[in-house]
Amino acid sequence: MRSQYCGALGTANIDETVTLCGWVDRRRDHGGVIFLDMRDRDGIVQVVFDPDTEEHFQRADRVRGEYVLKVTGRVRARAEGTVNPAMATGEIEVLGKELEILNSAATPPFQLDEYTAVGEDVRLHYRYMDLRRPEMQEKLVLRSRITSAVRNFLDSNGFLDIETPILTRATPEGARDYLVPSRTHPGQFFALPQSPQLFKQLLMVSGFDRYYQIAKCFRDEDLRADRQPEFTQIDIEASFLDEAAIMDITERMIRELFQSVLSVELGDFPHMPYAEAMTRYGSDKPDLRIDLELVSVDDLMQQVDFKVFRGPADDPAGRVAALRVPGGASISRKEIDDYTKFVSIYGARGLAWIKVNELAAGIEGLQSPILKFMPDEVVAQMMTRLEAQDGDIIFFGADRTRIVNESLGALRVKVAEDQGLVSEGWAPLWVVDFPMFEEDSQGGLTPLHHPFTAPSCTPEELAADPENTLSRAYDMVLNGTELGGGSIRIHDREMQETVFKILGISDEEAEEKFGFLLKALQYGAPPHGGLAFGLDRIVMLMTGTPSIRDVIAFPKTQSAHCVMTDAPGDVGAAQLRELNIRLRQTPEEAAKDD
RNA sequence: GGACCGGUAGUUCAGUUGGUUAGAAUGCCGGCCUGUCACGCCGGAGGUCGCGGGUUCGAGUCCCGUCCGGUCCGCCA
Repeated sequence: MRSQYCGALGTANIDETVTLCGWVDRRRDHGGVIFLDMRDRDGIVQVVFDPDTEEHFQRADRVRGEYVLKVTGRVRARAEGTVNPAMATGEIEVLGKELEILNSAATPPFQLDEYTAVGEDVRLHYRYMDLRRPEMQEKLVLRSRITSAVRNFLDSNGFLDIETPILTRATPEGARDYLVPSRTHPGQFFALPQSPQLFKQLLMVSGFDRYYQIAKCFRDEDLRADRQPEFTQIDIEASFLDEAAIMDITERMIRELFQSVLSVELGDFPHMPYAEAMTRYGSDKPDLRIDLELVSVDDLMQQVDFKVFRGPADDPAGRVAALRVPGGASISRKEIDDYTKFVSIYGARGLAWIKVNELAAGIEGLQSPILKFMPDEVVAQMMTRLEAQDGDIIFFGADRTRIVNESLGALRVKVAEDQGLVSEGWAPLWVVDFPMFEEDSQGGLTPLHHPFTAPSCTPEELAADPENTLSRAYDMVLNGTELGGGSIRIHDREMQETVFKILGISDEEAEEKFGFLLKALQYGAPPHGGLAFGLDRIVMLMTGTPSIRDVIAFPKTQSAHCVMTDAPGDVGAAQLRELNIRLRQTPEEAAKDD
């Protein structure tokens, strides 16, 4: 139908007769001459109709925004003074000879131009219109280029693309499952996979050696700006590679991805132990573009009788840390109040601070509500340790270690954003040496990663001191976002059983839920490991988009609802009967009950 | 489960201590216009102020509830 895309036209095409297909981006009717900006996925070009071609001119007069047209015409250079430098195709235009209206269009529900920020619910309701906007097209085009580059890399490195089931078994641990009722097994349910984790391990047992899949995953948990109930992982697994080799190959993949798609050179990724990341940045995914660090001052504050906030004195498991923000002395009292409110989200009971106005003036040069609780020499030591400079503000957190890390870690990022302290560019790193387990709310242990992660020791050593055992896991972090994480897996039945035992999973329960895995480990499971990248987050970072919904064609709202199709929806009684399902209440009754 | 922000023409928004007929821009419709490019000019249509209740002589505005959208905490092995 068409000879080329609108955006592909340029001075090289002058005097060619071309046929274009696309949408009317904008129409400018000057009475005797009509300009139609035609848009397709490649770009926009101006088409001119004048009364010389009367039949087609009449048609152009009837055309409205978003009509679908097929236009044949001659490319010509624009006359001097009518060149539009703001337009990629602005040096030329198409003199329309023939115009066929392939389809008309109702008035769009919102303007597709870039000048109005349309509410997201409206955009999602008419997503097919929203996606016509060049801005959205660019994001999905980039997403396609990313998956293509990833496939190229993995294909050429010997990885095999193998599909794993979407209908699988529920795993009560971890995230909530999406369930699918079975018609052929009345009363039983499939679950949609939260990840292909166990299947890819079994593919290693099968000897495929290197596997990958761009896999849809499903988690029935509450949504966030970077979380959707269905999302995509670049799932990778390999046998006979240790963690260094897996990190090396996946780091190369990401490096080449950034090279080929963004022409960005990421360089070598530094490695940072988990404990160091928590201590220095209060986060297991530190944003290294921010040159601020948490500094432990427990020892200095130990001598202080805290009236303003709790510290290690009354909580040995606690931490007192300081965050020095250069130039922060100009932060207003109201902003500090806002920051105090901000850290309270993370459970912090207050936010102490010292403004450093003039160091040379000693205590007199400082301003703070907590100075009166601190001996002068402690203040002086504090200033030295923090390398304080005139114009700084220092924030303090004192509480249980987790709260201090989370609140000051989040504050570090927020203050940096507010004060313009986030440097441009890319800061990748590996976080390594994770603990195997962390304490859960009931005082038991839960895996920091997942229960198939190998520890860095023998089963006996693991059983003896699980709390202090490190795992062979690793996370790739970029600009404060976890791009992906993985580990060397357990390939030994005894080790796997030991981990289940530590997690409080009985032999029977382990057999029932993971029997197929335990069995497979007995039949020659090779040492193996892998990693899964969050594709959506990679696309978000590479497109500079803060919302995951902008990199997914048809996303769901925060309540996991599709406003376009109105999914999820009711199903008929017959369908339910066939699945042997009876609702305890009709939706109307349930609504009344609430 | 919780905290906070928002919901007024198709769209983006304004709307004073509660007070006459709820405005603007843009889009849309009609007319004019042969070089515009977010074209311009003239005219016109367009409102369940999310929904329900309450206070009041009177509610877009105040109160209660609820629904929807968003950001975050919990949750996401």
